[in-house]
Amino acid sequence: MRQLDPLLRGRTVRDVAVNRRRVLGKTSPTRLKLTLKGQTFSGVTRRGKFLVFSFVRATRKDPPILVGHLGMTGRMYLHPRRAFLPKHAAVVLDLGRENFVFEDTRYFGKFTLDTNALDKLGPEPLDRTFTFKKLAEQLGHSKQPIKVKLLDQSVLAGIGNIYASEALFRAGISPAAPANQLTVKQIRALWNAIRKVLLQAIRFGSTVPLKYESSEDQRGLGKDRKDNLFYFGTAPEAPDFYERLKVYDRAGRPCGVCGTAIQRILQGGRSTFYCEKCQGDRKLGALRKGTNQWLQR
DNA sequence: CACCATGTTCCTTG
DNA sequence: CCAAGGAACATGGT
Repeated sequence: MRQLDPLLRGRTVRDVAVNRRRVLGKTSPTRLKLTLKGQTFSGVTRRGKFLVFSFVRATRKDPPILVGHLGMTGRMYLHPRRAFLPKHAAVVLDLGRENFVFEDTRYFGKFTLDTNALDKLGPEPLDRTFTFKKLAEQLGHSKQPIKVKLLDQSVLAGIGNIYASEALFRAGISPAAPANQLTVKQIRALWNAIRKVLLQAIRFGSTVPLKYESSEDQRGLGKDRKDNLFYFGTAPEAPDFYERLKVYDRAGRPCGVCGTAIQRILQGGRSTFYCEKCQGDRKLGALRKGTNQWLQR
């Protein structure tokens, strides 16, 4: 959002090319073209993991809202119009000198006028109204493992598989702990950890130059241009963030706090990484039942 | 060849 | 009706 907003603000869509229908969801290619052609971007905002593109009000009619999602492999960036398009350019907006490209290798992403998905999202963890009591309320009485719960976008919007593990590590909570058995203290720690992890990630993502349209390897999905937003933050541009991910994808490597080997387990078909000492499974036995007292009055 | 991957949605089972 | 679990989507890296 922060990278795209200044790039798109004020730019006008001259034409629309849809190369992969699938990413449009319920919106037809024709309708996307007809709707977007001639529209001028007024800004980019965000809800959970969805990007929300707004347009300038030019007539009495309400301008459209365009909703984007990067899925696992999506990227959005400006690209010189004369340059080769990437292999998996799902949708391309002609903005004149440049194209706005939605590239998505696996086509799991979305680029659609259908705003339905936004309504199913839970609260924004960084919103002022998101208190730790709200978090307790959202976790409810579910006995699902807390890690699985954190990935549920209707419980809380925006946490993905990486930051679920990271937040639990920082909170010192076992990923296997049933959501309804967290103590008030643990929920407060988790609330803090979630916000800290997300704020740091946003700071990082706002700082690192993405260089998606870099001239050297513009056609090439070269490895180096990929993914410095994730993993170990070794991007030389942001030395402060070296090793900012403490557990994700670090199975077998020593925990930065206690030196114990980081574990990898599967939960709901997805990898979870954690330190069994710092987030001790042992503690699980000590947890009392129904300690989510915010729900018990 | 096997297995893994930053996400969501749909289907089945209980 | 709901919760939980798994497959599907599609491509590429190791």
